Amino acid sequence: MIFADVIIDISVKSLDRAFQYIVPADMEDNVEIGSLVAIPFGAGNRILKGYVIGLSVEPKFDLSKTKSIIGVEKQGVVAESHLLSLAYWIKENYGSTMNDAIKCVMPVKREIKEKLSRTIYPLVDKKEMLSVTEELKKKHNTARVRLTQAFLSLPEEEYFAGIDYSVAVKELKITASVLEGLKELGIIDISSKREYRGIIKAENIKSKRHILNDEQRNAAEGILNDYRNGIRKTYLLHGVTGSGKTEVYMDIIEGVIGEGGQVIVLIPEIALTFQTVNRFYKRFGERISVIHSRLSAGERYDQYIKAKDGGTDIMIGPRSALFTPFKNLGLIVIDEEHETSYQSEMPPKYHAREVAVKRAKMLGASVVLGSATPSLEAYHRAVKDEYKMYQIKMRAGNAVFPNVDIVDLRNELEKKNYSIFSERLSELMYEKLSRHEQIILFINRRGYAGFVSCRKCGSVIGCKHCSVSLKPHMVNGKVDRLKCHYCGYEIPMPPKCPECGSVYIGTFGLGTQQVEEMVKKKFPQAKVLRMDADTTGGKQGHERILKEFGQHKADILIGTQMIVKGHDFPDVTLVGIIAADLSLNSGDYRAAERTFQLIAQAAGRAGRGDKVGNVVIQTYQPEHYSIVCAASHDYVNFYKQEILARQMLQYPPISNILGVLVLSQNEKSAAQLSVKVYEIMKIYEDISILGPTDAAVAKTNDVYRKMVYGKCVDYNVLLSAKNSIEEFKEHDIVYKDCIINFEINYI
DNA sequence: AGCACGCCGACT
DNA sequence: GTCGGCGTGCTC
Repeated sequence: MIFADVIIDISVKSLDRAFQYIVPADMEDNVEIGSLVAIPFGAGNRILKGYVIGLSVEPKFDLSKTKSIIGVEKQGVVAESHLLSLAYWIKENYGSTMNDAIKCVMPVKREIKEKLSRTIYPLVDKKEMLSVTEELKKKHNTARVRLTQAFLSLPEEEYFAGIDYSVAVKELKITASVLEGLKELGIIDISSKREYRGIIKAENIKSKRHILNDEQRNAAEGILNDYRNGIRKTYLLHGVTGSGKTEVYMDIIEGVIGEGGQVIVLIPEIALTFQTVNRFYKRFGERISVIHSRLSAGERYDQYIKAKDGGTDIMIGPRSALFTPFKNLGLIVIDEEHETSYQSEMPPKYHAREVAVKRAKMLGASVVLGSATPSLEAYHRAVKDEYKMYQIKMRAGNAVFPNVDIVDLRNELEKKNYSIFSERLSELMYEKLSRHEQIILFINRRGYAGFVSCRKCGSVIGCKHCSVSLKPHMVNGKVDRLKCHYCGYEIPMPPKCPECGSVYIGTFGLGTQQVEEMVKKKFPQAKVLRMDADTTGGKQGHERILKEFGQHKADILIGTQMIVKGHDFPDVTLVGIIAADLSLNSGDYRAAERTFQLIAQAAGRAGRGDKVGNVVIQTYQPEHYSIVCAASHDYVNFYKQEILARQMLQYPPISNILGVLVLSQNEKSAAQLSVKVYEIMKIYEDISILGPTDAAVAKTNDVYRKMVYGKCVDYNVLLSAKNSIEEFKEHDIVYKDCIINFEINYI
């Protein structure tokens, strides 16, 4: 008799262990390690899903009580067994349940029946499409000609992304039978929406290899030589913005594939655009698979199957692509390694960088981390020689670094300039506009949109349900309503102060909306685009705006972080950072790091083409090292100063940190439980504790938030503390109305 | 007695 | 997470 150790699909600590089940004789061929099985569970024998993590012939439990597996998911992804070990490592290191960790490493087909909007993809390249069109013209088949011409009119980067089926039918007036005809001729393919999918004969459009410059070649060859010599390592590719890191990745990838290895390329979700992916397509063609957020669960699953069956050598995608079940993984590339999206926000709250290094070690693969502004964690490891570092200090091609002005806003105030544009910034804006060059104005903080306060009594209009100020929303240049960005609560702009009745109330600070209004007032001739959560319907809207700006349909783009990520706008010659120190005062230990990264990345947007660019950094703290270093592209100096600060305060990457967030509708019990958390932490002598205090946002949606931080060099001590706190909470009856969330951050 | 309710503990 | 067991307390 064969027994299977099964993890039940319930994410509760007390059930997070293997249960042994009998594998019925007729299923012995189908049940494997990694199989998804149906099993009866509990007194009611309700049928649950479970993952097989082990097989044996030894019963470990009273045989008379051992139940049998009911069914096996036949075409389920059977994970490589190392993925299960990886899941175990994730569970141990991030303190999640095994169930969550397994679900994370094994993407499972979910039975979601989605409405599939269909898209028509060309199966031939543009040249061939042109000859098809000519042929059809001779045959007088007008509808078919119309469709092929529609394809030809698409810009290169959209050509293979296809044409929407309903657009073809409605706007081009092409009937289904005409489409069928083209499909039979092998000119088009019609299928459910799958972006980046259509490139079938991609070798026809393969781009020429870029010739690498000395620094690029040194990095690529160094890493590849190691690889060919059987050396596996983690590399940090530290290349300034615009240094052509992607070209380096591609050379390494080509070499690794040549050696029979497979490659995972992680790209932050926000930078995973057609442009980005297309660069890889042009080089590697159909050997590439792409996973991105707009794929359905089923499509994503198909990509994994394809990878598992050897139909793909390169998988490109966000964090989750890390778990692609390649049989012969040789390399993991993490682009923009410092991006916060590599940290999972849902349990298991893993960091892709750390898990990548772990997975690579398990499989004998290498890891290449790339960034212009590395995380302190990665750079620290490189300094300690745990990672091998390659640096690229020159920009690729003809591009040169922009000229940077740091403007002290206090001087502007003295000059009685109360506008948001310093003299230098407006002077440059006029200049660039007159030359028909583009401008990016960057607001250095997400969600920052000012507030309304009373000049007489000083009170700020806040949200009823959250401890934050309400954000002004403008209509036609006037503040119309006040909204809460946490819970959505909104009120009309009051005519006078709700506290003291004074009419002298006004808006302070500024959001993208306010900046837009002011730009329109000061530069009425300029066409302005604004990009933030309000203007756009999610990611599609963002891409649309970025595309329009890229096509020079506007002169000025205003936005927050999202506009500085990975987009190349060759016509942009001026980047204005409206208030660079906004992100410095967020009170979190990464504030300086984030500020440096944002400014350096934003500044890196200027002057990417042949023209020389300008950057204007406006700030009240012109001497702050994160701003000075970002302005001079001096990462190393920034690192030196920041690591000192981290050392002094024992923050990562010097020490680990565990944040415990206590949530409750009842402020008193939240406070009491946070004291309890503090007391549990105190048992561990090596932990130094901050708090308990109110969280940065002390209340959201009428839920109170209390915070306790523990710092400790030994990560395992923090893990034990976390487990003790969880255990206490599980057996506790007093604080039933509270929820505890953990932030664990390790080096 | 009969039942509703809530707390435990068990779950292979 | 969910079920059943069991103790408590209340019914009219």
